[in-house]
Amino acid sequence: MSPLPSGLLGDLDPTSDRAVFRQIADQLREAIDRGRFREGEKLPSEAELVEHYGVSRMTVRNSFAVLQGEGLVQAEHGKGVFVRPRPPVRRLASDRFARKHREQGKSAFLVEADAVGSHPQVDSLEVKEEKAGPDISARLGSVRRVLARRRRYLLDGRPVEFATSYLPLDIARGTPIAEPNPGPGGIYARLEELGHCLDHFEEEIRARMPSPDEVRTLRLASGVPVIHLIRTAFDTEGRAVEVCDTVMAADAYVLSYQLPAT
Amino acid sequence: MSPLPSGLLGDLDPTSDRAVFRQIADQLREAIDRGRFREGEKLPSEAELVEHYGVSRMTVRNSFAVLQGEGLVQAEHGKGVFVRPRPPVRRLASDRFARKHREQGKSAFLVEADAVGSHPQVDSLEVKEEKAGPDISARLGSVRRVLARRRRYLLDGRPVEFATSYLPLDIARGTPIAEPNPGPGGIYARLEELGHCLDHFEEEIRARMPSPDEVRTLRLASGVPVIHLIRTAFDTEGRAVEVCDTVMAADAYVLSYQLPAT
DNA sequence: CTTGCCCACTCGTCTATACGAGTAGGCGTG
DNA sequence: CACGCCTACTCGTATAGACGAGTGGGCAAG
Repeated sequence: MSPLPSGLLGDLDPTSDRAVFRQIADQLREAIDRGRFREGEKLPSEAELVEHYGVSRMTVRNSFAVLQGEGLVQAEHGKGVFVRPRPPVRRLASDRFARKHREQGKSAFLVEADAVGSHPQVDSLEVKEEKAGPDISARLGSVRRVLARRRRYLLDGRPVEFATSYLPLDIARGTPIAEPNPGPGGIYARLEELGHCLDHFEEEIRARMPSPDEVRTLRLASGVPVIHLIRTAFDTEGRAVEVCDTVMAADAYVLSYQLPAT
Repeated sequence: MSPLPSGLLGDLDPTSDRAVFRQIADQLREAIDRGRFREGEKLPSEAELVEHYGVSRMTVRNSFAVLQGEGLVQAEHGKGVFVRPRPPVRRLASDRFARKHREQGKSAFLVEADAVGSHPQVDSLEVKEEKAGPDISARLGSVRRVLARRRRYLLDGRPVEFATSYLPLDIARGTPIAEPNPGPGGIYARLEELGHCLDHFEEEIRARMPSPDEVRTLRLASGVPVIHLIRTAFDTEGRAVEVCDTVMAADAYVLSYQLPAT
């Protein structure tokens, strides 16, 4: 095993009270920030760093764990540890549900993906009636059972978003909304056709670390949080006609909103 | 050391191909989810789990590391590992910059905190002229130098948000905006007094893991992401008059927006 | 009673070792 | 040439042991 190029990484400061694995993590982080290791590039292997710093393997692994927790690097079994590439981001504009887009007939997700030249995909569609949880029930105005539409969105094969729409049964049952494919313009177009004229949406946004389930569904690397968005659609009578619960891979999204100053 | 109450945690499945430390993490996670360990409560110590499962200490520590990465628990040196308490959240409504609030004269942050009975605090205020970075410069329309206002917000002593406002020098220099305390209603009120009638705001939202710097400034527990919000204020002439770059502890916030359906 | 020390218990850091398992490339066999 | 095996290198998992450092309670000295 050839030694590391000198100058690439510094030495440890034995007098420092900063833990050795933190010092190593600091040096690697700085090297990444300075571009000495580029996106997708392989970092020195554990064995090389053990050699370079004269520490034990667990110490090196601890420093990698720090960087993984920060979402900076990701390990690939059998290959090495790589600088995590910044994936292309999806920008969600606040007018994405404007009627003008709906009237064009294509789903917002597909239109947008085509626009940036990505290959969009929707899978694991499930449409069924079920009991509403307390939160959903409260948002929809104390309904007991709801129609739930679950689907996962992928961009160029990568899962980026997992969403569930909940609708009161008295609105959705027996309509195209209860079909796997609700038709052009999506369920908002159908709602308007059914006489529920949409007035406005409310969106609640949180960010947190994913559950193990979400890690699996969205194939998330460690150190990647999720954005949890809960949207409620209101008709012109002030009734909540839909709640959409969305979990997004945070590294794939930038949300954008316009607020009036008045 | 007394053994763990039986039934609290299960046994390992040696035939499973799931790693032992993951099995332990799974059991602890489930116990937390089921409420067997409540918020703020202490989990069994490493030594107790070593005893209970008959594994080495590193294995137990690995399982704790998993849960810490998920933001579920946090370790306190010398005391134990505790279920992370969910801190009270600040809700940011999309009308928080509406003129009607501004005209009441108090800063949005202070009003809101008082309303929920928290003790608000603003510290580490820095106001200075500096060179604009490329991103800020682009958002403000190619200005070279800007006035930067940095401050940190605390709720009941806990830092929750760190924000920097950038304003073009031709707008801010020599005005109350360049003072540490810009006066009632904040800088948006001053901007309007100076003839820059505000028209709308644009907000961009991202979520990611914090840098070590942000961990220090916001005193973040491990496994807590940050929400990164960049707001641009536009006047009625369409000019960007301010950019505000905000980093928030994600576990302290819910953002809320209203979107028109038209 | 108060002070200060000590000790037991907690997690934090580090070493050394072992084996398992995924990857990729070389090399020999067919 | 094509296939499959072998091997070297990678990270993943687990053990065992050592010492450091923060916390809090008990206990003894003052």
